[in-house]
Parts: sequence; C-alpha cells; structure tokens
Amino acid sequence: MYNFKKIEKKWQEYWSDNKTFEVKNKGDKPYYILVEFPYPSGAGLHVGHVRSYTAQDVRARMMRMQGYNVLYPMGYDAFGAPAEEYAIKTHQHPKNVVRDNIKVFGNQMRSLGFSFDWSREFSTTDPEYYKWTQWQFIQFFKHGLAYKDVTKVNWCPKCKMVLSNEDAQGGVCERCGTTVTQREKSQWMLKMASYSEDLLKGLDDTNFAPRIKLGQINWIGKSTGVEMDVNIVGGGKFSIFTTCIETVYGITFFVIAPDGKLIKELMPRVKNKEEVLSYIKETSLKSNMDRTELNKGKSGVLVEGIKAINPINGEEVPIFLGDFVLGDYGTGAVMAVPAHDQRDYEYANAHGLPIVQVIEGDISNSAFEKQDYLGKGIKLINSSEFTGMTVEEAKEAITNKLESAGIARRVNNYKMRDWVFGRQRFWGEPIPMIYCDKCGWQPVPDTDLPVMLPDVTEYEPTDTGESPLAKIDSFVNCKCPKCGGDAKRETDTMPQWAGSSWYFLRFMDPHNKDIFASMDSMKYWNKVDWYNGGMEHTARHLLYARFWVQFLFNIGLVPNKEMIWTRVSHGMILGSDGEKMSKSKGNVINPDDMVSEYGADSLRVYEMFIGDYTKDASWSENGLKGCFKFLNRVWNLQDKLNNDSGFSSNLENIIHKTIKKVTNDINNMSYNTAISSLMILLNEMDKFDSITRDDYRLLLQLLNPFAPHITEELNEKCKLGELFTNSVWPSYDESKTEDSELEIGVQINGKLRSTIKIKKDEDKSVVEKIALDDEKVKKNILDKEIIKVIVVPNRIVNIVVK
RNA sequence: GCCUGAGUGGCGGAAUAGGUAGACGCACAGGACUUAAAAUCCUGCGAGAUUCAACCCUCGUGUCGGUUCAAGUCCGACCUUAGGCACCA
Repeated sequence: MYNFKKIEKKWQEYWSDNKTFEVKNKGDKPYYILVEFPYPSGAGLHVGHVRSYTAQDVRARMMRMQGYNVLYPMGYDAFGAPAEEYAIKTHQHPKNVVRDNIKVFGNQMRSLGFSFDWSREFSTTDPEYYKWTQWQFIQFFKHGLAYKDVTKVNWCPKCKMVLSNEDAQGGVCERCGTTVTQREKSQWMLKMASYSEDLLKGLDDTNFAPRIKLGQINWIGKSTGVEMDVNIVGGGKFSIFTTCIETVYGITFFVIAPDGKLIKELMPRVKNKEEVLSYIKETSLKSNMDRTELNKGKSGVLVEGIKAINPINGEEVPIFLGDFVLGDYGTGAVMAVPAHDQRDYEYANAHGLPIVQVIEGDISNSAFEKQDYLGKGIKLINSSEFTGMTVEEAKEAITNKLESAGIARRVNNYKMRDWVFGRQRFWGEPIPMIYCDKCGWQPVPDTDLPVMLPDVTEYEPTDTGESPLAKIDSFVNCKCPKCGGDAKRETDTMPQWAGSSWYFLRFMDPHNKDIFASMDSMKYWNKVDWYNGGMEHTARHLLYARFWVQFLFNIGLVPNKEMIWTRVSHGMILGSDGEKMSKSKGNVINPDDMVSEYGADSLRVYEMFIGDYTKDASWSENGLKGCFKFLNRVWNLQDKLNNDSGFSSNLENIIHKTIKKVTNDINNMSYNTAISSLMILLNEMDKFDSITRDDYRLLLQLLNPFAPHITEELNEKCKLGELFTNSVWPSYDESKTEDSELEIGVQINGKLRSTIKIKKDEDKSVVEKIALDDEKVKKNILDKEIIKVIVVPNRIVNIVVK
C-alpha cells in the first residue's frame, strides 16, 4: 500500500510553493474553466462539490498540457441567510463565521489537489468585491432598470424575508420549504422582464447543454398571441391577451384580475361594490398556492353594472372577477371561451354561463381545446364569415381583420417577471441608495462605496418585514448626496444571487481597484469557456448572471453580450441508500474521512468513475475501495520497469488507443469510460513481465489529470521524465490505433453463430469466403439454401438462408 | 394536465454511424499464499435447458407492435419512474 498521505501533502506543498497554477492575463490560447463557487456553509465541503471540481480539474490539467493558458479560479459566495442564522445563534458577527468556514473550505479543497489559481481567490463578502456589486447596482439604477415599487411579493414567514419568483418555485421557500405567503411591500426591483426576448435570443450565442437551454426557455415562458381592445357598454375599454383568437366568436364572458389595475378604475361604476371589494380582499390574503393548487374551484364574482362588448360581433357579455386571472401577466384580463378552454369551461359551469361552440368537435364532457384541434385541418363553425375556414386560416384572418380595424395587435407575453431585489436581512450587500424627502432616491456617490455593513451584534430579522439595518440609526441617517440635507439610507440588502451574477468577470481581473474588471482583461479571456454548475441554478443564477451581463454589455462595460459559452451540469451524489444526503438520514459522507482513509487521488478517481457525470449516482464505499486498489496496482507496476526505451511493441497499439479514448472522453465528459480504459491499459501492462519506462510514463500521464499526486510522485521516483505540470499531453497516431487483424461475428439469419478472424479492410469476397468456410457456419447451413450474404466491412457478416 | 430525461445482470454502469449486448468496476463463489486473518494473486460469474464435461441450443436491454438481412439503438402506442412547469390566458 502506497503512502498517499505523505505523497499528497508533498505535492500540494510543491504546487503551492511554486505557484504552479497561477496564470497571467497573457499568452496564447487562453481558456477559462469555471465551476460554481461554493457557499461556505458550516457543514464543510460535500462529496458533490468534489465531483464537479474534480471533473473541471481534470479538464484544466489536460488542457494545460495541451498548451492552453488555463484559468481555473475559485472563490466563495458567502452572503446569505445560513451564515447569518448560525451567527445569531452563536452570538457573533457573520463575517467571523464566514471567515472560519472559508478557512475550512480552503483547506479541504487544497487537500484534494485542485489546480485552482489561488492568487485570484475572493469572497463576495469582501468589501473590495461588494463595492463593485453595489456600483453595478447603481448603474442599473442610472439606466432606469432599478426601481422601487409597491408590489405583491412572496414572503417567507419562517425566514422573514421577501423571495423572488425564482426563489419561490412551486410556492414554497427555496431554503426552508415553508409555504410562501403574499405581502404588499415597497421593493427594489430590477427590470429583468424587459430583457425577456434578449435572454431568449442570447441562447443562440451559447453552447449550453440542451436541457439547460430548455429550462431557461420554459422559465422565460414566451407566448405569442393577440392583444385585443374590448369596449365597455357606456364608455371605456380594456384589453385582453389571447393565444387563441380563432375562438373569438365563442366569447361568453370576460374575466379580470382581482389584483389588477382595471377593477380599480371600474370601481365607481360597479353596482355590487361590497361583494367585489370583499372578493378582492379575499384574494389578496391568498398565497399563490391557494390561488392555484388548492383552489381550482373557480371562485369568482360577477361585476354588476358593467358589460363588455365582444368586438367581433358586438355582443354584450358579462364581466367577472376571478382569481385565476393574474394581475401581473398579460393585461390582467382574459376573454372566456368555455367551449374551447377547459378552465373557462369549468368556470362557466360553476357560474351558470352559456357555452358557445365555434370549432367542430365534441364538447359534451369537456372543452375542445387547442391541443385537440390545432394542426388537424379542423374547421370553424358559428363564426360569421370565418365559418368553414380551418383554425389555422381563421387565426390569421381574424387577426388581420382586428388589426386593420385598429383594435388588436400581435404581441408576445412572457412569464418571467422583474427581479425582486430587496432582502430584509442583515447579511447581504447594502443596497447603495439614499432617500431624501426633497430629492427622492439618490445613489451613493462612487467615492463613498462600498456602503459597509456596520459592526454590530444585534441584527435579528424582524416580523415587520423591515430589515434589521433599519434599527441602526448610525447606519440609516446620512446626508443627501445631492442637496446635502438630512436623508435616510436604504436598509434592505441584496439577494444572494447578486454577488454571483458577475463573479466570473472579477476572476479575470480580481485585484483591479479602478473598475470591477478591465476591458482588456475581459477581452483577453473573452468568455467563460466551460462552466459547470447545478441543474437547480438553471432558472436562477444562470439567468440572473446572463441578464446582468447583457446589461453590462449594453452600457459598454463587457466585451460580449453572453460571457458564458459552454454550460454543463453534473448529477448529484446520493447516499448509499439512493436518497439525497442529509444529516437527518445519516447518510452523509464527509470527503475528509475518505481522503484520510484512501487518499485524495482515490476519491478523485472514484468520483469520476462513479457513473455518467450528468446523472445522479449513489455513493458506494466499495466502489471507492476498488479505485484505491487500482491506484495501488499502478504503484506496484513500477517493479516491472525494464531499461528499454520507446513503447513495448506489443503495447503500442493499445497505448495509442488509450490516448485517443482518454483525450476524447475528457472532452466529452465521459470520465467514467476514460478511467475504465486506463484500467484496461493497466491490466494489459500487468500481463507482461516487464514494461518500458515510456510505457509506464504514458500510463501515468494519462492518469495524471485524475490522480495528480501519485502519478507525479511515481514519475519523479522512477525518473521517467519532467514534471507532468510541465509536460505536453501525448498525441496518438490514428494508424496505430487500428488493429491489423480483426475478429468479427458471423450471423445466420441475424443470429450470431460464429466468429472469424480477418485482415483489416479485407476484400468483401474474401471475407465472405472465410465466413462460408467456417466449420460452425457450415454446420448451420448444411441443408439450407443461401439467399444472400451481407458483409459489412470490418464489422459483421450476415448470411440469410432458407 | 404539459414539458424534459431515464428504464440493460445481484449492484454501479459500458456499447461513434443500427452490426459479436453486458466493457470496466463492485459484490459473490472457488482456489493460491498465510499458523490465521487482512492484503495480494489466479479462476468463474445474465437466465434456462442439456451434458460426465465441453461445445451446441433457447430466451434475454420496461411492455406490445412495426421497419430492417440485422434493433438496447430507428418508428408507433403504452407502462413505470425521476425532475421541471402548472388556472400564464
């Protein structure tokens, strides 16, 4: 058993002392490899971190040997509630908690031999860093993309803070799982919705994995339709949005949002004010969950005294208030066509409203909806001059008619909303804004940045929905930067996603004091070439980061509209029981324990070998032991070294094959099969009594990105050549990867009956003859008639007989 | 309900373009070494039938069909399962 403890420590110190992995912003072939920086929690590094960090480390180490100037940085995303909560519990400032956790994380990552450029390390909580986060927020403000508005926001009663839609997916708090409630609150918002189309189009300039692109497309949620004006009997009008204008003759009522602006405007004319007002109030108390999951009962109330006119046929129809219509999507009003929309169908039945069919189909039990009729040549009925047209023709014709009458427009709507940017917590970047009664909101002048968090001991969150900073007078009271009068600071802080929206830019130029990163540095690295992160960040971090970057690009501060090229995501490592690792289940594996028992190299190799990198995998300590055994066999192979040079002739073929396989597999993230081909190579070498130094060095070099310590040690110990960190990645000779003699299968009627040996690229007729001469084949076709013989060169022979 | 994936031995998982299914590893069994154990090494290892034994044979990649000389792979329908979205008009 080799002494991995001693060896791993030795090489980690060597790399650190020699600054082996520090890179300059110059040189040919820049390549930027990034992995999501961790949140330094008290739990320490997770084996899941080890998986993705190793995968990217393998890529980085191989590409350095291929001559690339590789930037592989690491830092910490350390603002946020967990550190704050722990600090409150232990009565200290969160910055101390973060400092201690970062130390632990750093040591853990160093113990795994990751080739990070530690000279570029920072934390989002460093004042020198969050100064620029604040500065960039001010740019959003100056360009009209940050605004404060009273909106209904998601509120987590347990965390006592506002959540963005992205943080409240599924109606529960992302962090603690508590059901989210709704609150009216004055909030800083970023106009992300205005970037919907750009964020959608920008995906074309990226190489994100398909499932990631799709996740973003779904989240942005574009729908194309028609916005149509609807007149109200007795004056006034409103607009509705629909994707099914072809059903316009089937309108039997309209529904408007109880939380929208329209009902407020109509209020003076409403006859049943009390009923309407109480419904509005009722709705405002409901969480999104209540309005959706729990309450599909189609609640609603007729707005009495107001009728709408269907613009296509002049019919007067009633207006309802219904909480399934959302005030902040589309126009906050919909046309209801119960015959062709299931939701409207149920609503009509619940409220005794008429149903008018306008498209051929069965509506006796449910609505005949667009997924039932689109693309099938189905025709319209009861639709005046459009009767008889297919739905596709009618869609176009009706839109044209309404458009030329000036009462409708083709529009797109997006599900994605503006980004709720304020958090009522202490441990975040203070939003650098000052409110002056005379001058309104004013940004903090650049020279006063960063706005630092005060050194206080009391900062518990409040039930009022106000930030704990609001209670600290010395923080709140300040002077207006414009008029110099008394003013108050904004006391909300930024969401955790703020700092991570641009950290990859800072890594390109981490020590810059004049700007968040210089244009020259960013132009040198150009983009993040390969970014790895969790699938759960698809609709949040990755989208926020793209929005942030697109904005910076639009104001000329970054060189590309998309700063991330390839984005991939890893699968989770589950406990050995197949469940997500958690303290309560007691199935958590601490990487430190594994490193001390089997060594970092074994853990790295195992996590790469565990299975398809993009899929979840269950932990197995036996699997890890197998990889430990593999490395020990590699270690013991040194006893077989002879003094010959060059590759052993009987190994040359497999060596070239393995170079090809490992190189391609690393490029394609097929790390598990790269390891398996290295195991095969070892098995081959082990069959011989002796191997050459070049054979051995080659094996070690291909293994080096995965197991950097043991390979570097053996390379030095056996004096095989220069350090792998200074070496060139081996190339393969295609002709030497091919076998001159092949064994191929012979099938009879598609069933394998024999195998034959042939020369590579042998003439078809010769192969056919060999196959037919084969004893087993002869036996099988004795009394049968040969219909046809199919020879696929170098692959297979299939004999069809009767 | 909609949108994605995924279903292959006891287990994790392999299998460019349809072309010898089960690579590699784990577990397990037998053997060698050892006083013994661990470690290490060797052999076997999808299921079934048959045989002294071997060969051979039959079945086999979620289910049912289809295309093809040939299907884990392509097409159609379905089942199971994981994840995402969900009264988004």
